[in-house]
Parts: sequence; structure tokens; C-alpha cells
Amino acid sequence: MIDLVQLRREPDFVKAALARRGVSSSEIDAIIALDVEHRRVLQDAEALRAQIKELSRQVGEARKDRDVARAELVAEQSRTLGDEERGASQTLDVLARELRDKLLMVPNLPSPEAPDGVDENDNVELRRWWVGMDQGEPFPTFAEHQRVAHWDIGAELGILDMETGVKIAGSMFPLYRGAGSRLLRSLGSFALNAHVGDYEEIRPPSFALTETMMSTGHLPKSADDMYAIERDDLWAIPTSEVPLTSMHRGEILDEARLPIRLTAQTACFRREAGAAGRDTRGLLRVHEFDKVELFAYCTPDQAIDAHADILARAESLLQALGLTYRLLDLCAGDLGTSSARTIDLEVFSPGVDRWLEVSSVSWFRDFQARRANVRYRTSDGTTALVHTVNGSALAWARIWAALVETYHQPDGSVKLPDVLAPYMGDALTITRKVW
RNA sequence: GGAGGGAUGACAGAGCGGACGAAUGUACCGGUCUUGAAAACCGGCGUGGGCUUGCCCACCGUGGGUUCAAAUCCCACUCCCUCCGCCA
Repeated sequence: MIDLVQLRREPDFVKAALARRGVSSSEIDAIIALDVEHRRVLQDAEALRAQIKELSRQVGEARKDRDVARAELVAEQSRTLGDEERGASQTLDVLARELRDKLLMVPNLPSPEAPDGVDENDNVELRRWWVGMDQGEPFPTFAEHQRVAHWDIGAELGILDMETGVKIAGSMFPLYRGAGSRLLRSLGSFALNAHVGDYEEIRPPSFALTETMMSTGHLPKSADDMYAIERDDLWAIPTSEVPLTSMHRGEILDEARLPIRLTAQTACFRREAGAAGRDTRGLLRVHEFDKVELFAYCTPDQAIDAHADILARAESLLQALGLTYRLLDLCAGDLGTSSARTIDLEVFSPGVDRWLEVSSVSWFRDFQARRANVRYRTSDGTTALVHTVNGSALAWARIWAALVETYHQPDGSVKLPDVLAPYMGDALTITRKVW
């Protein structure tokens, strides 16, 4: 949620910032008007309440003095005011809800550093990395055997079975098998082991309450992209950012504890409602995938470093896996609702000849903290909202695809990089196995 | 799932419908004393909101209700504890 106080103080600044991501100033003006009206009614209602409290005190006194007549007289006055107050309160509730509903739909202010632009075509490529780059080797040209799509390799080797996934849960629910399943498990362990000394490992619930989903900004705006379990008022989490952000919801943290760094691997569920029919093959876009997330609650001063650390960790995993990737600085128009600044990592997957987003490293400033009410106590005793940052390291379905394509051999096998040896054992080279 | 008990400030723990935003203790912060520390003593010590910055309002699990007045009474829900049942 954006800061209403800031909106009052510098409405033009807020409007200009939001205009960069396509929010019309009339929407903001409506909120400002609503806020003025809300405060006006608030003052009326509070004045009435103060009077009622005073009169009630007098009733008490009168009754203590055994002055029944006076007590009844004052009580009657208070009753009249009570009716008035009830009306004002109802108006107030309506206004407050309206204001809150509108405010919840407003996205975060983009950071000034985020480039201008309206959609993904305006994102700025910061740099690329590939194996051998440091030695001056040119951007790789991939061999013919690396130009096979992962769904073909997966079917050939019996490690990815999209058809059976469809049978069980419908389209875009992958089923990995054999070494393919083990690879997925290996990637999670490989990444968690890399982070766990510095980030506390968490295994959160995979479902969340509406309130929990609100805190990150996934609700109410993106309800159509989430799986809902209506009978139990639960939502399937689209990322572990959701439970991690609510771990300290409503708390005031000691500044000395910050930054609090967390890592978690969970399944991530996405309906992809707006993307029906796009990228439906293989693992390019799926309804369920595993992802390791890095997360930090920090002070505003720590946020830049925390963000950089997550980015560096995601990159180092990609480098360890020997994958080709690039960094995109998301333009204002392409930022997620809650983010002020986001760097995306895209891996190049030669078989499908595409860059695939495998990580999104975001700085939310106090946007999520305001919704989740996560604060910290500063050294001078006051409280302030924390900043939250997070990023994937990494999203495994697409990494799986890029690995299988990049390391596809002329003989049809897949020879995985050595860093996975501790996890893959004798399956480091994947050949077809008949079960 | 059944039966009972409970939910109050950082923690523990009081609280008869009327001066209760809430006793008391611990913790914490400041001061006195001390060479220093501890102890003792004194003082401070919740969060949010509104505006005339001095006041006002809200908050005692959540949401309703009764009342001139609710932490206190009533209803519903959630969560926790104990016992029973079921279960990986």
C-alpha cells in the first residue's frame, strides 16, 4: 500500500510517479477526495463520541448522588446523541472501506532508477553472462544437438511426462519421472545448501489466508491468477514470498535483529489466467513449479545491499550450473504491483531458442510492510516500517528445461554439470532407462 | 469430531457495567547512591488515528449485540490448553 500521508503532502509527486506505470491521475484524485471526506466525517463522529462519553460520566455521577431525575435527563440527551453517532459511524465505515478498497488497488511507486517504459519490450538489458565470457570467449552459438526442445528430450529419455500430468491434473501440470524427478530434487537441495548458512531455511505452509495474500499485494488485484480453495477460505501460494512476508505480520521487530534473512523452497501455483494458450508447451509456463526463494526484512538503509546480495546469489547459482543468462532492469510499466525496482534473470534455453525468466529480484520498499504492518523499533525508540526484498534463486521448472537442452549430447543423453554430482550420484549422465 | 478451560501491554498476571488504556511484578530506559558493578531508592516505559499541538478518538483474540456508559453482560466465530475419539 502506498503511503496516504505522503499522498496528502505531495500529491503531484505521487501522481507523477504512478503515471510512469500507467495509473491515471483521476484515480488518485478520487482517493484524495475520499480521504478528505473520510476525515471530515471522522471528526464529526469522534466529537459526538467525546460528548457521549462526557454525558455518560455525568450519569454515573448523578446516580452516585442519588439524583435519579438528573441521571435520567442526561441519559436521555446521551441517547439522542447516540442515534446521531450511529449514523455518522455508519457513513464513516462505508467511507473507510471505500478508501481502503481503492488504496489496495494502487500499485507501488516505481523507484526513480527503474527505467521508463510501458511493457516488457521496454525492459533494459543490463548485461549477459555465459561460460567462458571471462576468458574473452564470444556469446555461445549452440550446437545442433542443443537445439532440441526439452519436451522432446524429456519424452525420449523418459524423464518428463507431460501427458500423464494432463491426465492427473489437466494441462500445464508437469510430471517428472526417474532422473528428471531426481534432478528437480537435486536443484532444490543444491540451492538451499548454498544459502542456508546465511539465510534461515523455512518450510512454510503452501496455502495462505486471504489476509496473508493481501499483505504481499497478490490480493485483491491478482485474484484471477491464484488458485482458491473456497470452502476453507484458503489460497494456494504463487510464491513463498507470500508466507515469508507474513511470518512477522503485525510485529514490531528489534532493529538489532535486522536484516532477517530467510530462504524457503515451496511449490508455487499459478493459474496463468491471462496467458491462456501462450507458451503452453513443456515447461515454459506451468501451473505448478518448485522455487527456492530468498527473502529479507530490513531497514531502508540495508535494502540496497540486501537486494544486491539476493541478485548475486541467484547469479552465482546460474554460473555454477553453467547456464547462459541475462539481467533485465524492469521498466516502470512492467513492474509487479508491489515492486519499486525489479531485476529479472533470464536463462537462455537453446532448444526452444528463448530467454526464460527464472528469477525476479525485487525491492518493495515499505509497500508490503505497510500492508502487513511489519515495523521495527529504531534506536531512538520510534517505530518505522521495514523494507522487504526478495528474489528467486531459483525457479526450477525452467532451469530444468534450460539444463536439459544446454547439456544435451550428440548421443542423445544429458550430461549434467559436476556441481550436481553430490545430489545426482550415478545419474549425473542421464540416459534412457526402461523401468 | 466430542467434552471442558482459556485468550488483557515485551513477558507474567489483576481487573465489582460508571475516572480502566488498564493494578502489580519482571524486563527495559534514565537518575540517585557507589572507585565501578550489583542491590536499594526515584522517575519513565503500548499502538494507531484526527485536528485548532493541546486536546480528542480508537484498540483488552475477531465480528456483531445490549446499555446513557462494555476489558467487564449476551451471541457467533477463530485460535490455544486439557481429556476422549480418529489418523500418517
